[in-house]
Amino acid sequence: MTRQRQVILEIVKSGHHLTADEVYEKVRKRLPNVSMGTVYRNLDTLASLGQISKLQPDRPQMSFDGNTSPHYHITCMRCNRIEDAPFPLENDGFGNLENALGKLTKYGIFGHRLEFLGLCPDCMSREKDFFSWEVERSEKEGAKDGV
Amino acid sequence: MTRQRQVILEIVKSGHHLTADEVYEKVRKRLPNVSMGTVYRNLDTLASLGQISKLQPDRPQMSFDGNTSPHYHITCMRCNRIEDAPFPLENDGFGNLENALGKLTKYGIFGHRLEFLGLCPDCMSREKDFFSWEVERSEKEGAKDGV
DNA sequence: CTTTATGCAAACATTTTGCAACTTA
DNA sequence: TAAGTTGCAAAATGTTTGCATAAAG
Repeated sequence: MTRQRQVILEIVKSGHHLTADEVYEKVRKRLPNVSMGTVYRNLDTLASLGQISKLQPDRPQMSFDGNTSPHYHITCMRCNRIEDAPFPLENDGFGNLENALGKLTKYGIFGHRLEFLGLCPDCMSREKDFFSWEVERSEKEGAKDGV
Repeated sequence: MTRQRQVILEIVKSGHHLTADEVYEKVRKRLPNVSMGTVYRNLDTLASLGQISKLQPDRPQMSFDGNTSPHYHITCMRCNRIEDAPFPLENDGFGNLENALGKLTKYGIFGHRLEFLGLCPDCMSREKDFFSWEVERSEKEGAKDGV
């Protein structure tokens, strides 16, 4: 456990849902010489140790969450902000689904990921155009994307 | 609607869950001169027309699904294969969750994405090491990653 | 004939890697 | 000292863009 790894861990734990380069910027304020390589290597290491989790939002850019306990996310389709959903897991319901799935598909099931898609309050008020376009579209066709 | 866009659409519609470069390879068999740029541009266009959907699996690589009706996916954590979950949406349950979320967070909610994580039958039998490690880990800590 | 899309190549952004020097236990 | 980690720079990967040409409506 080097100083670098320690600082990276603290930063991910304190600020939720940071991208790799947000972590990098924050680390650099405390350790001005860290390299991007070190940040990536440690984010991977910490994730595989189970000390942080890797999230995959809509863009091809990973985010990291200091909160490793199971919970759901809500992602803003506009600004890609990620927040925790303010309710707990429905344990039994999904447990049953996972069991059923395992039997139906012969997959070994290890978990699930539930993500809500929407617009954050800022984007809702700021971007009327997008909002009304989306409302129209989703009324016409139902919310289908990426499900 | 150009020939290229037509072929790309057909290919995405027929083979489910293809990555951009899988689409590219398949298109090239029919139209040997298409460029990657054209493929990406058309995948984006078709997605925003609602004719295909963009998925975001675990890696920083997009996949595209010809099936735009709402359904869930199961992703292999090892080989990244994506398949449809063999059961339909639980409409009411999630509708209620979405409404509740909207009220609790002031987000505008447009949908959700539910993805199951596991190992496909091939990877289960082929990669015993990973499998036993995962079983151990998930028994100790619960399945937490990426939720 | 106007608009839109194409192919190509270069640019971009993100993530990964090789390697010699340096830390840590 | 042995094992693991760092910083740096280069490479790999995935995606986007500018532009002149070509095709579509």
